[in-house]
Amino acid sequence: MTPTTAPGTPAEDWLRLDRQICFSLHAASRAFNGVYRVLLKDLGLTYPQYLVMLVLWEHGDLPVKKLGEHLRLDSGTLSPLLKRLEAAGLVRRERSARDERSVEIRLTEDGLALRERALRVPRRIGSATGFDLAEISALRERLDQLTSALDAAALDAGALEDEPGYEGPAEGPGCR
Amino acid sequence: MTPTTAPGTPAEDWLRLDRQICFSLHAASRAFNGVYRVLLKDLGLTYPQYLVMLVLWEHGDLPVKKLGEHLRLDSGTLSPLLKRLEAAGLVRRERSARDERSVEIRLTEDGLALRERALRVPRRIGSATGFDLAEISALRERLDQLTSALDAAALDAGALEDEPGYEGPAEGPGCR
DNA sequence: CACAATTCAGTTGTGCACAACTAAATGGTC
DNA sequence: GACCATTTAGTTGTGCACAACTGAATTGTG
Repeated sequence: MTPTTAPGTPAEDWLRLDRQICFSLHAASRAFNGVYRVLLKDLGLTYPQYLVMLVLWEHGDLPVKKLGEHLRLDSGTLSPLLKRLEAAGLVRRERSARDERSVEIRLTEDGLALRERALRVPRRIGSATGFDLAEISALRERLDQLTSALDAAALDAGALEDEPGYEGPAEGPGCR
Repeated sequence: MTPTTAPGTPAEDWLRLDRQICFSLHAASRAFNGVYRVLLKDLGLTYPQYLVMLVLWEHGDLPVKKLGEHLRLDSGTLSPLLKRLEAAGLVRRERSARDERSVEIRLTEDGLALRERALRVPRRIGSATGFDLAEISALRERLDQLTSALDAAALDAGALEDEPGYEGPAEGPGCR
């Protein structure tokens, strides 16, 4: 099923290949999300809310800004999400006294206590993937590498223009 | 930075590991999305709309049902998306004469013509990843494998309960 | 034929991602 | 102290994902 590559792959076939790749990533992301959704229903958390709680459990109270840096999310996503976490009684949002622009996110007792119940989640996730730790780590590194490359390319708009030197991935002998 | 695993990793550390893994996948998915967003702005398509067009270009006209099977998306997602593609003049939605329940999605001339402009996208994506084809293929297979495992686990609710035999990924010698 | 179950698309409601914007607070410079 | 650029959250609007539901068309069964 792996699309083997003839050196002279026509441009049309790249569309099919592209389909394979982006489908895979898109589908994997949603499948992962789906499993977390099932596991987190117990805890009353969505997947992104769980990500926020993981950061807070690990780093303690943080301003929205720092939270966003850890998660690569902006206030447009975090503000309403944090309000929902507050409504659920898991965090408090308090204006910083020193800097009134900043809002400190603090775990409540309930929020801290939830951590105990969350401890069971990672093992179940690991089980659901069917991967062992080495495989998961390898995949993670791969994904981080991909993310870095993509982020760099997105920032540098020129990198997304046609590169004369780039013949498509591995299209000819001696490529890369 | 790879979290090496001592056999007796405490449950707390799994949360950190879990954080690593799900962040990576989440972030990679969004980074990918972001690059496509930049590239597709020219074509006037969002990333999911591009996925729909890829399927139509490859398979020709399809009913919504078939489209959803290819993309693993349901009508709740596809119906509004297809209306937007229709508003953009790229597809037509026509009730099937043979089965009035079914809606056939047909490419318009504009929709078909857009394919020519889309041919440049995959190469730019490949370039942006910095991966060669072999690496991309390997990653794709990995992700498909992951998706299958996760889908299976999500369907079989029992698979997400605690498994006595599952000690966490690769936690001991002779594990899996 | 009648009727129940199924199939299919669409709608509604919730939540997330992100771009673009607003508004308040802060810090630096004159 | 007055002014301006920057920082920080929040808001608004668009689009996607998905669960739950509706309603029409079809199919199977008696």
